[in-house]
Amino acid sequence: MKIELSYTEENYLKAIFSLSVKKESAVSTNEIAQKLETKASSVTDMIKKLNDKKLVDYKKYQGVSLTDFGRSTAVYIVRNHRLWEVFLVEKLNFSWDEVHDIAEQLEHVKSEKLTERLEAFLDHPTHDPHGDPIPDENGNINHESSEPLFNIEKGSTCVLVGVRDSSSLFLQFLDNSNIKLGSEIKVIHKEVFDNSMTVVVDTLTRSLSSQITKNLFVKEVN
Amino acid sequence: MKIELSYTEENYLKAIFSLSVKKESAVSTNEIAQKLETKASSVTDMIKKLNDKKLVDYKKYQGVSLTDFGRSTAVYIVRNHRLWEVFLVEKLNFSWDEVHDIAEQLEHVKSEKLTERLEAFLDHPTHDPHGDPIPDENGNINHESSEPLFNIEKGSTCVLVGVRDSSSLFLQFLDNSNIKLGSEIKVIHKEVFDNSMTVVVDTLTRSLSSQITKNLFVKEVN
DNA sequence: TATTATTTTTAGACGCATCTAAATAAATGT
DNA sequence: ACATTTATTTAGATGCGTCTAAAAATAATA
Ligand SMILES: [Mn+2]
Ligand SMILES: [Mn+2]
Ligand SMILES: [Mn+2]
Ligand SMILES: [Mn+2]
Repeated sequence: MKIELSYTEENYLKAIFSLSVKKESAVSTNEIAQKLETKASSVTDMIKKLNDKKLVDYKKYQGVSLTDFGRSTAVYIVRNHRLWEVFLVEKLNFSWDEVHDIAEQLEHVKSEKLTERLEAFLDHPTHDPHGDPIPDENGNINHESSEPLFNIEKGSTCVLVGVRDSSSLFLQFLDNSNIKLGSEIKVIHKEVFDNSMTVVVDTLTRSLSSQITKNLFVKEVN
Repeated sequence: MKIELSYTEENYLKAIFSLSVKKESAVSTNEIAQKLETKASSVTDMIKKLNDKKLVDYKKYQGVSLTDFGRSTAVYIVRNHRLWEVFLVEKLNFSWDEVHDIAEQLEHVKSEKLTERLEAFLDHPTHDPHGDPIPDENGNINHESSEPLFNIEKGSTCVLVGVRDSSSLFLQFLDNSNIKLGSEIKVIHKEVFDNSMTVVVDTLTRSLSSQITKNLFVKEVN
């Protein structure tokens, strides 16, 4: 099942996909507008078009959800994005805070063969540099259980397995704090007042705001 | 000197650049239209815009030529294109007839750093898989003397250094004929009737039409 | 040189993706 | 339940890149 999609259509699908992951219900016009930094009226126009192309299900005023077709198209783009991020970090020695914007461009290059060759060249990576799983050629995503550091109880120890914010500023902050994927984090205090957390990483004690702990995804260890 | 160019504007610059290489005079509207498979009226509109942006010099009815700025922009895209072609062949094991269309997409990815890192990763290649020189980071192109096999005299021996047609059909024909960059070609007969040529490549004798010999670029050896 | 043919430009339209402003529907609060 | 706020859609416009048809300029030819 092939179809010619514009760069823009692909970005809408990707946005709807990522907004759908967290929620079960339909995605709202405004959510999409915010994510894509555009206006709600533009979103309405586009989702009508995507609806005509059977990529989304849309009822006026009822929000939008991906069809199976739309979902698999979105996943294919996500696959490209994450493979290119791995390439940039592993082969071209970019740091993890530099690759997202370039991958936003590369993900739209259309060639099935390119994707498969790239994946093989990279030795079939399972995760991108930010800990996000890379969908396989059939669109299956290996969802592993992880939760925001925000949820971890005082006294527990966990391992950082993903970051849910690819902005340079956030990632550079983590670099400067010596926090990386695989780091062991022990929660030693939770401040009720502002929900900040005191943790120990690499023998160093740090205080992390809730904005940060909500974007760090961890697995508990015993 | 930076400027935001659309995909389309870049393709026009590249087309004008490649048409300018052979000729000294200005490039005509129709030539560009033919190269880009579009209409002359569309070309007129676009070259007006490029003229406004100081990328080309344009006088009504007098054709168009690149400014220094336009030329360096075009060369930068050509550099990207050829580096990506090398990547696809050398690293992802594509054959030389598969890479042009993918590189047409990749060449538009905007990141100076990506270009430089890619070049280093590829060990600073000097030529792309079709024998075309790769401009360096300053836009300098190493023009080597070569001429179409068509011009070579009977009895001379030469080496294939470039192909001036990146179509799959042509390149696959060469593959099937065991003709590749570096192949030694000895001219043993030139047919006056249809300008075809009889040559020896790899101990095998072959007849090549003028359409072929005009697209094979060689260097004579003694 | 005058006539014809070709090339190039202009005029006017269209589809895409976007916007602002206005209208309408849905959600919220008293 | 009614009024108000918020979310969503529609109406109408713009810029980009394209097209066809017609006009204008240039080139070719008789
Ligand atoms: Mn990313
Ligand atoms: Mn990522
Ligand atoms: Mn090419
Ligand atoms: Mn090439």
